[in-house]
Amino acid sequence: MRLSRFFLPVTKDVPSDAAIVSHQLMLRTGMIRQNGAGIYSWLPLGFKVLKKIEQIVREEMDRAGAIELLMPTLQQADLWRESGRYEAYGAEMLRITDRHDRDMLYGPTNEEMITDIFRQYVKSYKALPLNLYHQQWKFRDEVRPRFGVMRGREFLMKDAYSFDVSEEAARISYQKMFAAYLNTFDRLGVTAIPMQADPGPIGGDLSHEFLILADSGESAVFCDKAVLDVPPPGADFDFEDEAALKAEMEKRTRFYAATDEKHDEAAYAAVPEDSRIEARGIEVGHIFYFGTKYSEPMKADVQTPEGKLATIHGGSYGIGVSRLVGAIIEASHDENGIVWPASVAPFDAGIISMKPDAADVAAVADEAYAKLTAASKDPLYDETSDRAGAKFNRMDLIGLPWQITVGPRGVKEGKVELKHRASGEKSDVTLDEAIARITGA
RNA sequence: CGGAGCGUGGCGCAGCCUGGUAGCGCACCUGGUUUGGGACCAGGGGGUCGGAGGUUCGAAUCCUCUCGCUCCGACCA
Repeated sequence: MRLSRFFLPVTKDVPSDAAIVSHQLMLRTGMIRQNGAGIYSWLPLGFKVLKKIEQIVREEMDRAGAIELLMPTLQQADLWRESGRYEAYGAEMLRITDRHDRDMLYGPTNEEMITDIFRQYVKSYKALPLNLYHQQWKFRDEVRPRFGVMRGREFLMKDAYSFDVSEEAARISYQKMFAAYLNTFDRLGVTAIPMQADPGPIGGDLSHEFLILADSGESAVFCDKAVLDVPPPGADFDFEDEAALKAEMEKRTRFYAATDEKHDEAAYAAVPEDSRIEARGIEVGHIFYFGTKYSEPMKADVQTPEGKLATIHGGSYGIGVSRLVGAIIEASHDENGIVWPASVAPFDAGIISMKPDAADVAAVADEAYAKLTAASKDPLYDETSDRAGAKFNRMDLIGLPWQITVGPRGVKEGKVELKHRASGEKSDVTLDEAIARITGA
């Protein structure tokens, strides 16, 4: 993309009502535009990041055996009356009436709707286990939205729902999601720590929140730092290996990790003193097993091999996709701006043409753009007539992993300057070397 | 929902107390000089001051109502 043709409204001034750094940076880089309390437009730069996160989440869910579909944002109230949550949910649920005076709602989550779809079609244990997910906008009418996309009212969430014939089988579905989440967050370039969460009405140990450590986090967290060093399951992890699934959970849950709500001073005291971490965290995922909470009232059951009816055991698994955009920035920025993990960066590299109206400089910069594009990379080509400082600062601000600077000085020697944003390391190399570094060739 | 505050060009703000027909910085447009870490000079475009009502000869400024937004707390994926 040529910067002069892109829509990138960066600003120097920080909007006064942005309290945390990710919100400030998202506004300054023109990623989002606020349209109302907790409601945002995703401008091109922000939308690119959102789509990248969405795609990684999709790939990891698919790898774990979940199947994608798409449910609507608007739902019928009757469905929620069946589960009893229409009354129970409270003011956070945005209730709408259509022209026929029918009660509707903007979905805050989709357990009822997915259960309705499931019971409509699935009648046999043979179809299980089944895990269906979608990535769809949700609306929760928060009392006080804040921190930009970190606590918006409208937000993009990946929510998956598992269906199993028994609690034992549901446990395996749960473990698959647990492992898939670790891989997902790893690929997103962040470390998310699983923490025992409030188990809800069913009880047991099958509820975990995944938190990214960041100073602006809304939850206080206490953990054994050893949990941070456990590697993710990895790309070649076998999701059908039940022993491995169980092991992935146990590898982490044997270390202490809890939010303030579940914090146990006595258990924490047993953690070696130099291994204790007291920090703040941002919740980016939440998984839980809820048994027959929805299948019972909504009569979602299947026939067993014995020909009997069994009420299915369910679980649901959320990832805050839009929240992650802010959370990743909270976890990865410096005084000059955002430092995107390569996997979610809006562009793979920036090309700065120091003198776009000098033919020799333009030729090399054009070549850099063509070669990166040919190598299936997505570069942002700054061929504007802005001054050098403005270009450098802007490129640092938006935080692309690599910068290639093409100027008259280097061009004479057949060199360009390659800068790695995260380390700040700069080197004068030939264009082909720079391309090779960026493409990892 | 309790407490506090704010709405004035795209963004950041001043003006309001002590009414007299809107100003600064950034951004934007034009010309010139510049050009390796947010240049300078000159000229220029754009706002009727969140909305409605009222007081007044006259309202961004005073009064009433209303809408919106933010912060602290409580709550919460």
